[in-house]
Amino acid sequence: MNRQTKQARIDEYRRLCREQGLPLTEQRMVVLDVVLDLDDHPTADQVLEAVARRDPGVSRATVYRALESLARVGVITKACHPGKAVRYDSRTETHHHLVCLRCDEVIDITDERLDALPVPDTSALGFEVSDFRVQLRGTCRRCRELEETP
Amino acid sequence: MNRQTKQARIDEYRRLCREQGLPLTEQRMVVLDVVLDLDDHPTADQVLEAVARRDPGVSRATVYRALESLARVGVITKACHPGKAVRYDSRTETHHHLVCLRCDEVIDITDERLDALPVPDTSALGFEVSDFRVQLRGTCRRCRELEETP
DNA sequence: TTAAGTGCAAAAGCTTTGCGGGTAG
DNA sequence: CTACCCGCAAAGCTTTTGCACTTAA
Repeated sequence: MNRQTKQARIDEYRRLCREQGLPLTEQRMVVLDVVLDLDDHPTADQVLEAVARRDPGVSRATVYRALESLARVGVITKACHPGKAVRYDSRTETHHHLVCLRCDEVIDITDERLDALPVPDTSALGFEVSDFRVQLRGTCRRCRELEETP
Repeated sequence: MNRQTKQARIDEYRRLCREQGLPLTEQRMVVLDVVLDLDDHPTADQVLEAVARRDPGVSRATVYRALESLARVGVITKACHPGKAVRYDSRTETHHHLVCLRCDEVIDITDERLDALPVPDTSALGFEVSDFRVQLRGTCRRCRELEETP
């Protein structure tokens, strides 16, 4: 993520904390900073690894709690994926995903026509929609090549 | 799932096994049968629980392996979700999801206008699309009520 | 001051694997 | 016969939790 966008996001986080009366800790700032630099869809453990390179003092539990907290206030989001470990996403604006059902990889795509899809009314279900993603499910290049040459 | 659709799916599985030379075991048939009866998005453990009620002899490892195998041949699919345990979905036809980012629940919806969305060409990326889902992300009724009354 | 966050270590939850034996085709 | 599958038990990976201590506001 570029320097400017990143700074804007960090400022947004400061604002959200102030608004909600949440203390802004050094550790959470490191976690946020690291996640904004990772532009794929890291697991908590991958974030921990990157955090550890910058500041080995931050504990595993803190990284897990920080990610949950950052997602809760909305400065990052959780990615939807077919795998077994939670994945986080620093991109909060509308975009879409290619999802490999073999290796669980998630690849970002942008497509204006997908952005324009008609969002159904879900108010009758009591469900409040904040956002949407289109997931194109299938098989990525690597997994296809692996299957073709057994 | 109604009796007829279910039988068709079981027949489809028999056919796929025959085509691919895979042995068709009693245990996998039980797992498939059970998953087709569950119309939400069960975790492997929830499937195991249901399998155990029908046949306590089937082991945990077998359920995990069977689910993976059933998904691989395509008679069931993996659901994309924000949580930490793999979820399976007996619905293989096009449909869409409400995803609660608080409790990770996935609710099925159908919507013809979403079904008709323009699928982008991903061949340049080497990605083969087999399927798509729209995920409407947000907060479900229960979680909203919990937040409003703290 | 006080509500919230942190580190640690242990527990809990989810999934895979190695292996000896069994079975469908 | 020969892949492939099964059950078991152990290991491995991922996440949460209780508690004593610290810190932002």
